[in-house]
Amino acid sequence: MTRKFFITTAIDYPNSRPHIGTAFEKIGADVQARYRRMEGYDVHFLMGNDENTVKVSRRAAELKRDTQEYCNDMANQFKEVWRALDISFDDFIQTSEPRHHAGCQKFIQKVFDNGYIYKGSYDGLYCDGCEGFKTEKEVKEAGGVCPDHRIAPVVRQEPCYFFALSRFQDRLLEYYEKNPDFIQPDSRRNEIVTLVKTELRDVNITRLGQQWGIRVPFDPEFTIYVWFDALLNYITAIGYSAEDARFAKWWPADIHVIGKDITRFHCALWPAMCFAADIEPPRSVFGHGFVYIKKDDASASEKISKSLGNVIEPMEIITKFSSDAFRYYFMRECPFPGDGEFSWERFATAYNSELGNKLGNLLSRVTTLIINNFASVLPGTAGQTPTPIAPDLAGIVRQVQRHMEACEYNVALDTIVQQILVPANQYAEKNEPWKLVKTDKDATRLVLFNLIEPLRAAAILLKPVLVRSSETIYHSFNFTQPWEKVSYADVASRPAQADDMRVIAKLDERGKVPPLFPVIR
RNA sequence: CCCGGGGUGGAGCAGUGGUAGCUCGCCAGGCUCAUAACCUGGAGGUCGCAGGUUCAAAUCCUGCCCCCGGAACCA
Repeated sequence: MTRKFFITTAIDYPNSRPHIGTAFEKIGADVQARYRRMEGYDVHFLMGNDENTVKVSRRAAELKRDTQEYCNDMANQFKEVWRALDISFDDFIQTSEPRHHAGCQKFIQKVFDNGYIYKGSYDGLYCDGCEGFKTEKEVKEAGGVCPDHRIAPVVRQEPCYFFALSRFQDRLLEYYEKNPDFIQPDSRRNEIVTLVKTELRDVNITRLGQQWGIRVPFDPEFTIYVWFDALLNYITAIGYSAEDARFAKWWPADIHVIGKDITRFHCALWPAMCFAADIEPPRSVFGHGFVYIKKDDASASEKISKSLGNVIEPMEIITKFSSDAFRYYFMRECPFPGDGEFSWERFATAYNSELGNKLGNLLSRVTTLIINNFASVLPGTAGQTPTPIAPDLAGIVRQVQRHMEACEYNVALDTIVQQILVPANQYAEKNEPWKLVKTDKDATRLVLFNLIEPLRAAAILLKPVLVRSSETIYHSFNFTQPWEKVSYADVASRPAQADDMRVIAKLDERGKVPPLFPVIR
């Protein structure tokens, strides 16, 4: 029986284009989704945009555009970037869609009927320019005024509905206790546990007098506010209250991949909402770190922000290099559970050293030796199995799997490079097939046969990250198993070669395999 | 003040009780099949500080110092 795996990312506000920070999250989730598919899981990978916000309708108004049309346009732009990055999402939800609206209304009605929503009033700092409340922090950071309009906000009281979050304290703590893997990485657990123990307050979940947004079914003057709307995308997308079989198949989510800053909403508010509506809470939440920009000429790294002018468009890296190079850099150099940095200098170093010199160059030297000395075919290797170069291949695969499943991609990649690629280059150096071929062609044949094996292993292990080039490597040879079917288990237990091993890659004008990752100068 | 995370050779990262490891950079050699790539050797760290537990601590405990982050339309 195949196991299902439902994975989601945070939904993004479409009031600006995606940057490398948002891309980091999608890549990390995509690697997990692709890995699980290889491992035989039935995967459903959900992404989307969060459109029911004042900012979005205001932005559309600024551009003199219809809000819905603006949202659709932005959603297309986001999807275009994600596709260029080879993000393999199965569904992309826009929270302005009818399926989301209908599901939200059913959900909030259910929670209301269950008695967890009550009417009260909200005091806050209101800006007339924004026609909305500002957070204390926003106002404080701007020096006591609205950061957008530079005018002092006034204290305003407004009726609203509260969600009785505080009533779920015990159930939440019990859930954390019984599900130690619910909050990931472990380093985020304490923070949430102490938060829930000490600071759990009821939350305002409605807004008054907004045109854009989802109506509260039991009081249509109000719209559903903030997280109570956004979080529900995870269930409305899979048919909550509309397609029961589909919902039952995928829920609960196996992992919500989100930024560390919104861990609390996903680990406290969201499971409480699930309890309140009588559905299961998600199985786990992974709060990843942030990517900071390091200027090539400065020592300090800074937060990505438009005002600092340091936004790097994902498309810039993709078109200059490749989506594989983009994916590899972030997965290799930025620990997913922690924070990372981007600089063009670091990008070039990581790319050249590992992708170009260790992996790409290995493919080049091995294929050239076979092409030049054996006319591309290693005779008599049909029915044979190569002698492994790495002493404990099965152990290495287990290590990589452990790290992949914990979203420790940087460590997984380090293991692949150190345990597979480095030993392969060492093996080549030790056996010197370019010399050996002059005295013992038969022995050379076996050395080269063995040298292809680490390329096969690396291609399979790197498949979730290097979507395209791993396939290029694999299809440079006539391996017996079809690429679409390979799994991590196939790395250590390899079927015998069906036909004589040969290089089947398309050659360039030099008669060689084209460089996989041309070195950056 | 309080809460959370972190401090490992020049830079970036592994490493949760048993001779401190990897990448980049630097120095010296080898090789020449390969994308001027690859391989070998070397310099460079009292693992933030001070105590404690232990036969044994980067790793466990206590205190302190420093950096980052800290609620609500911010990945």
